Amino acid sequence: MASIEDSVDIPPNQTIYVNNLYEKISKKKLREHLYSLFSKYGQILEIEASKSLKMRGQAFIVFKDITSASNALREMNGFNFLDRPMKIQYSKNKSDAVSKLDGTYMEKKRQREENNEKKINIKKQDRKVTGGQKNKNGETLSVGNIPSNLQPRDLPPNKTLFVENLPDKCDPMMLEMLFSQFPGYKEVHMVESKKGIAFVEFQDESKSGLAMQSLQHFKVTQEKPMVISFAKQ
DNA sequence: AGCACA
Repeated sequence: MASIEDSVDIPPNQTIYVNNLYEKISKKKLREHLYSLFSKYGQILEIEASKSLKMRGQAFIVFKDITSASNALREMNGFNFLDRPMKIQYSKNKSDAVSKLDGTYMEKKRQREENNEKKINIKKQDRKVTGGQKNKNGETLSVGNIPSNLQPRDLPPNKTLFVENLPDKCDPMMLEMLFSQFPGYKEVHMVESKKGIAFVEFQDESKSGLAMQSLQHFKVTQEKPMVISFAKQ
């Protein structure tokens, strides 16, 4: 039996999912209507609608912030639009429009999974080098003998990791592929002006700690092992 | 009813 509120278990999202919409109007018209109904709740980044078999009668309205989405949901759920009460829930997924803004956007979901598998294999090779006695050049890299520039900072556990010694070409996508394979991964932050460093957030400090141990001194490129510490504060 | 974005 359908519960009174199916939306209860979906966490707030800046995108709302609208359905039970009238299906016999053009996508363009639908988006225009929705825009005029919803723009009063805040800035709309995008309205996504499709007339495909699966997607007709539904739309995704992407707001700039969650508060706008929440107000829109509360006030407009059940609103009679073109003779039908619209049903509104938070979207189950993060919209690409917002991922693009926060730097976590990736071309394709599937591509991400494939890449993750490759990275795991690369990781296994590389980690042995750091943990063992020699690297490929025959230099000694024993654990107690790490060059000071590769020494992680000694800071108390934190759910956010501070990653440094990254190559300049390293971008958020690469880091996401690497870190998102660990449980509790949330997001990567990079600052354009500060090359070579990144912050990676996890659910809590045990999750971040695990990722740190696993990826410590992982080489994104042949000569640059990343150095991972807990972030300050 | 149906949760996408190339």
